[in-house]
Amino acid sequence: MEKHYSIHEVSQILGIPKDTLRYYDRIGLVSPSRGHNSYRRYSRDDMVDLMNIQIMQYADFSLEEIKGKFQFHRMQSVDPAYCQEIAEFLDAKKAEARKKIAHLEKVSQLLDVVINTLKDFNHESDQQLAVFVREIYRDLHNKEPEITKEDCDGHQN
Amino acid sequence: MEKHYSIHEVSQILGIPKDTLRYYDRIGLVSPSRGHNSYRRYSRDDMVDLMNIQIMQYADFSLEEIKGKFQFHRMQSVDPAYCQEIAEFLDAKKAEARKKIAHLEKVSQLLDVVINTLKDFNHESDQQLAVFVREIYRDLHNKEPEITKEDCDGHQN
DNA sequence: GTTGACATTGAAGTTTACTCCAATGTTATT
DNA sequence: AATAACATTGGAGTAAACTTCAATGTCAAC
Repeated sequence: MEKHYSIHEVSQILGIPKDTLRYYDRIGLVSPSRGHNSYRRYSRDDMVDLMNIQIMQYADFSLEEIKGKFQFHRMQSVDPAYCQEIAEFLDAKKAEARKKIAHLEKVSQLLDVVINTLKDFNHESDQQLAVFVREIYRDLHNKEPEITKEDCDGHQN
Repeated sequence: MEKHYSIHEVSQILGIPKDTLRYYDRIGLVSPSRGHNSYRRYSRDDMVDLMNIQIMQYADFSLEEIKGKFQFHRMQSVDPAYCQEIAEFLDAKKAEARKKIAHLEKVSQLLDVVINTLKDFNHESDQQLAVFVREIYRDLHNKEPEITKEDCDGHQN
């Protein structure tokens, strides 16, 4: 006899709002069985699915991606080709994460420089700022800004 | 005689879609003057504003934030109190960026472990994975998962 | 003066992951 | 049987930053 959980219990245990659980059911992500009434009855497997979803969301997967790529948990056998495909997908995801990190590092540094410039304005920080802004422009569309721009942060007075 | 730019030129030079420029105008972010016809004429200052917006968007500011906090570029004098306020705001932004980086670092590591587990399954990688998942759960709601869960990534067969 | 390529506007649509609502059904308790 | 506290459903609303559309106006060239 497998234990089943009500929507209320699942919500409590996993910290997922009931409306969200119903939403997941509606989009076919996790569709539990129903009781003699029409109440949802979540199996242990459903719980595991939901936990996997939480982890994958933490790892920045969209629900679409989760739905598409990760239905293999109820597979009978492990297909090596499919595993390969998944591995590649995860690799791409990781590269994406790395790119975002690099971006955020630059943002963090930029903010630092701006904060310094704001705290006490001097040539050094201003110079640094200009360098940074130029670099960001390169990131933005692989070309330098066209019009003169001795000022990109509000200190023109 | 200041040079003015048409919406087409601005779009070309800064790489911002024309519709987006119209949108910015509508929400009062950058509202250029108009010609004898009703065509938009972007001044050099408008261009600088737009470039600042690009930089701020790169730095993860919402348009709302940009609109609210960064209207000081046409200020006459520099108010030190206001500067202070901005500096604090930027500090918060930076802290946010740092938090996101920490998160993404964990994601990157998690993906690494999953990829390894997928490539060749062994006890070591599985163990590692379990540890990771537990850590993520702690992040997620400061408590461990309640039901047994020897499997959080799809290798249960 | 007509064609084509621009410009204008208000309004509606897109995306993602929920979140809320109202009407109604079910269960447990009094 | 009435009431409270659950559950169900379809459908609509939310957020942000655009994007698309349709109807119309303007301008340069032929």
